[in-house]
Order: sequence, then structure tokens, then C-alpha cells
Amino acid sequence: MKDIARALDVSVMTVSKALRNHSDISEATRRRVLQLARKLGYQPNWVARSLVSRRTYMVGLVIPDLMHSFFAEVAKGAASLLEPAGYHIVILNSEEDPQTEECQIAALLARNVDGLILASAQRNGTTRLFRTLEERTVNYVLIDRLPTGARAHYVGCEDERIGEMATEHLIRQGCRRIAHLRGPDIPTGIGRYRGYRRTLARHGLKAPERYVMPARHHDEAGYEAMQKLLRLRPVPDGVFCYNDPVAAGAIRAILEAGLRVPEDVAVIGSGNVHYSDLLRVPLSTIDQNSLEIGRRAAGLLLELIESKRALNPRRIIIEPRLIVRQSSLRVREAVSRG
Amino acid sequence: MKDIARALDVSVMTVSKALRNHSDISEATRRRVLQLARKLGYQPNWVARSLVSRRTYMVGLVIPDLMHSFFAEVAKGAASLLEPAGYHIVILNSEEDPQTEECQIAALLARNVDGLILASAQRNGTTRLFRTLEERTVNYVLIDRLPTGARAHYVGCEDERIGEMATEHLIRQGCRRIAHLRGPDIPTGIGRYRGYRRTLARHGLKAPERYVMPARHHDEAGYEAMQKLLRLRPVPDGVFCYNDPVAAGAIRAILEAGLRVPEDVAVIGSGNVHYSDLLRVPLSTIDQNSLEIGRRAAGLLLELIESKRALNPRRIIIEPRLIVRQSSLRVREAVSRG
DNA sequence: TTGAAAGCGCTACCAT
DNA sequence: ATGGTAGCGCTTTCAA
Repeated sequence: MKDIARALDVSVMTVSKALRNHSDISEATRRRVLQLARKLGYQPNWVARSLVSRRTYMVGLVIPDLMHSFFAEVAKGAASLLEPAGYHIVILNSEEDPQTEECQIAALLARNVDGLILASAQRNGTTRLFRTLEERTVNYVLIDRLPTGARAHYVGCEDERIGEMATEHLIRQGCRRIAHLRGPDIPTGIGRYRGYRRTLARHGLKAPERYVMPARHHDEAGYEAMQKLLRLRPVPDGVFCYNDPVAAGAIRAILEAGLRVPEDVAVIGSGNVHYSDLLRVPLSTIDQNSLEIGRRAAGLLLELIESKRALNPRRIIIEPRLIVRQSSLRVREAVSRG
Repeated sequence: MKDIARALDVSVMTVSKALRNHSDISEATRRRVLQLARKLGYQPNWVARSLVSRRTYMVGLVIPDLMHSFFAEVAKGAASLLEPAGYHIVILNSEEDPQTEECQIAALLARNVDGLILASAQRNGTTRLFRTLEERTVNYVLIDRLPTGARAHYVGCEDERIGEMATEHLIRQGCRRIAHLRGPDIPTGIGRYRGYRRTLARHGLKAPERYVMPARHHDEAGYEAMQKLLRLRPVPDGVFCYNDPVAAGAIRAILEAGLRVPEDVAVIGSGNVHYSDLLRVPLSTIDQNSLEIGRRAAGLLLELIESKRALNPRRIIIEPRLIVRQSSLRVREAVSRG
């Protein structure tokens, strides 16, 4: 900037204003400045700019697992709004660990990100992290998981609703011994479990507690948990899985045991990850519209950043959608034949 | 920092040094400073620090598609080295578009990232981007794709080798009419095609040019391209696909056409994405060790950043590995029966 | 319309 | 061992 000013024999100020299209600069001067700037390949230094403007145009995105397509899609959705608005996204992987998550957020804040999108790994009831965020008046939006301890902006589906839709569907497909591969002890895991329980109750169906098997959140865990379920007698005839990766693992276990999906055991997951249509057996699932979650969260965050003042916590609830594919579709012949 | 200095009645300098464990500060003073800093919840301002140190501790990662698990895994590998070293990763999605990529890199540089890891979407022969990077002496490492225009550090597999291994395998499995779903016109697409061609030639096998079908890089494209291949006569009995998503799409097309995989058409992909074992037909593939690519690239980049001086372009070649699963395994009965 | 002064929060350098 | 001065590259404020 100095170079430009010297070469053009104007002040640094003039250059600064011209580059930012500030109003009170003559058209002629601005043109000269812009032209020379281009020629010299001038790039504004964002670090310096940030120091005075207190804006970094960086947004942190903390997710539990980048390898899970669900979150990759959320990231993509968020980027589609954030990048055009001039923001960069710093992605951090908490590996589903609350502690790691806290450290990462601290690091992000030390770098003065303008805002945070957070699929939190915090357990229900935890408040420390959220209190800190409030105290420091950080702009942040929770997605996918809403811990009970948080009074914050949120974008996501209602997990009980997901559990209900999935279980309801299995019942309609004729399943009567419906098991659940339960996710971790976070809002999503708990909520889906509750929806499952409640729906069974409403239909007067019993499911022994053994039919609920903890499975974490990835396919390997789904595979192992399903193997355990298959050792029970009577074997379940339907399984609602915490998410699609778990369901994919479960299907593998069922097929390896020599049973058929969906004739012997119907399977449904949640998340509608991109490849679920390509699986061993195309997977029925509850679509949570991950792209839209990312987009809405980004939109809300941008609003928060612009508005400067704290808004009342807003909840944007995305309506989940049942996607029926082969894994839960007991066609007439299959049912009657059994 | 000022507050701490005032409260402790020392200079700002002393505080600054104490906080950074600078050598010439008395143990007592340091302790007092650190203690008060903790109590006040002091967080160093990285922006200011960056302005003077010329280090942002940020690294840019530009990839063509975050949704492709291959790159998600690369990102994870890179993060596993970079984060412990105190670096944050800014991920940008070029959507396989060279122009977008250039803009994103420019934006990253304007923000003074300390380094760049780049799975470039540039076509072979392009030099402008790389010239710019050289001129500005940016620390950067190319991964997965090495455009001919670039004289740069690189981590990845040899694509011709991938094409050879895959084609070789199909031949050993008894395929004689081997088709190829060809990727985009980037080094990976071209290299894999060459390996395929060369291997056919070496074995004296002919494949008409119609057997090479452009398929881009995602499953939808693989699905459509495979449908076209299936209309040819004679129908190919083996297909080497540019990558795993394309292969997944191809398998879907084959099955929908009423043919069997691998008995009628054997399929092999490349990349060994995480879910390829869970697909409709478990997918044979060439493992490129994406985690390791990410790790090595990060390691190399850290070296570059530390060393300060330009090093001679280094090439880290990862040896690909053949993974045989059901999609290409023509078991004895199947072969003899045909 | 232009520019001089001050300062963002921190650190390098040199003096004490 | 401690601190003063200067400056990183830019913007805000206010005076000319």
C-alpha cells in the first residue's frame, strides 16, 4: 500500500480508501490506484485488516467426524453460503470427544473466528462450554445435537421424531420384534431411542431391554452389535439403527449370518448418506437433509454476525423424511412366503 | 496483556515474555504472570501475533470434493499431524474447477496461510497457477495429482501403476474384453487410462476405443457411462473404473441390466473408500492409502514451513495395493459354468 | 476530496 | 532480569 501511495504521490490513506471503494475519493484517483494495485499484484493483508476491524472472516466448524458423509455434507451446505459471503471455514474434528471439542473451540476463539457452527459432542446436562461461549458473547449455532444444557441457536431435526418415523415404518411393514442399535449418550442417541420406545408403547408392542443394543456411531460398531442381537431368541425381525453407517454394518452382520434383508430382518437407518442407495442392500433411512442443515446454520450464523447484538435463541427444525428402499420393504410375496 | 502488566506493576514486555516462556524472565515473575493470566482468562490474540511474526499457523487444504470420502480421509490424515503441531486447517472445495481453485488459493494467500496442500484440478500443461505460487515462494505440497506443468513437492501414487495393477488383476481373473470408465482429463484420469492401455497391449489384448467411456468422477456418471457400455456388443466382461464412486455406480447399472457381478462383468475401482466393502457387491479396488497421503503431505509441508528456504522438489510416492473383494473375484464355479 | 495522527495487540531489538 | 521504542499493515477519526 505504501508503494502504491509513494508511486502515485498520494497518501496511504487515499489508497486505503480507494481500494475499499470508500465514498469520498475522486473517481480519477480511485481509478489510478486500482490500476496500479492490479499491476503490482497488490493483495490486501487480511491479518492487518482483521487486527483493526476485529473481524477475521473466518468461521469455525466443529464436527465429530469428517469421515461420516453426513457431516461432510453439512460442511458442504455451510460452505455454499459462507464462501460467497467472503468467509473461510476452519474445520475441526472432535472425534466425538467432549474434551477435544472444548480445546478446539478455545483454539478457534483465540484466533478470533467470527462465529462457530458446532455439532457438539457434549453430554446432556453439560453447561460449562456453553456458559463460556455466552460469557464471551460468541456467535454460534448448534447443529444436529441440542444438549439440554444449551440455551442456544439450533438447526436440526427432532430426534424423537426420527425414532418415531423409523419405528412406525417398521411396524407398518409387519415387524413385531423390533430392536434398536442405540447410538452414543448424546442428544441424538437419546432422542432416537425415546422415539423408538414411545412408538412401540403406543402400538402396544413390547421390546425387552435386551433388544436395545449400544452400537456407538460407525459401521464396525453396528456390525458387532448386530451380531449380538442375532444371538438372542427370538431373533428380532426389524432393527432401527442409530444412523446409516451403523445400519450398513448391521446389514453386513445379518447377511453373514445367512439371514436375508429385509425378509428375515428389516433394517432402517438415519441420515440418508450419499452412498446408502449403493449398499449391499439399498438402505431405508430417515433423511435429515444434511445439506439444508448446513445451509440454514450458515445463514443463521451470518445473521448473528451481522446483527452484532444477541438474538433470542432461535430453533430451526428440519422436518425429517422417510426414504423407503429395499432394506425395509417386505414385498407381498416375501411376507406371505414367511 | 496491558491489564496484567498494570495489575502486577511490570511492563507489557515482561508479560509478553513470561507468557511465551522466554528465557530471561525470573521464575517468580513468570509464575505471577501466568497465574494472573489464568485468573483473568487471558487469551493471546493470534491476529496481532501473526501480524508481527508473519506466521498465521493456518494451512490451506484445497480439494476437489469433500463429499468424496477419499479426500475426507486425506483431510483427516493431514489434520492428525497439523493440529498437534498447532496449525489450523482451512478446507476449500474447488468442485473440480480450475478457476474456482485459483480464486480460492488467492483468497488463502491473502490471508497469509503458512502453507498449502493442494489436490489440484488444473489440467496438464497449465503453469500459471504454479508459477504464481513459486514467485510468491509459497510453501505448498501437491497431492494425488501432479499436473505436468508443476515442478513441485508431491505426495501420491503413480497413476499408471494403478491402471496397471487393476487391469492386470482383471486379466488374471479371466477377463478378456476389458473396458474402462475413464475419469476427467486430469493427471489421475490420464495416468490410469495409460496404465490400462499399456497393460492390455503387453498382454496382446485388444480393446476397441469404444470400450473406453468417459465417466467423470462420481457414481451418477459411472451409472450412466456403464449403461452405455452395456449396449455394446460384445458386452465387456470386465471394467476398470476411474475410482470407487464411479465403480459403485457401474455396479448398480450392471445389476439393473440383469447381469451379475462378477460372473458376467467383473468390476474394480480405485481409492478403497471406506464404504466400498459395504456396497451392493463388495468392491475390489486399488488402495491408495489416503490417510497416509494426508499424513505425509502434512509432514512434508511442516518441514517446508520450518526450513524457511526452498527445498528441491521432493516426490513421495505411495505404493498402491490391490484389494480383492467380491466384485472381481470369479470363483472357480462361476468361471467354469460360463 | 485528501491526509496526518493515533492505535489495533503484540513482539523484536536494544538499552538499562 | 526488565523495559522503552518502534513497527507489523491497515483503518478510524478528525482536521485541513
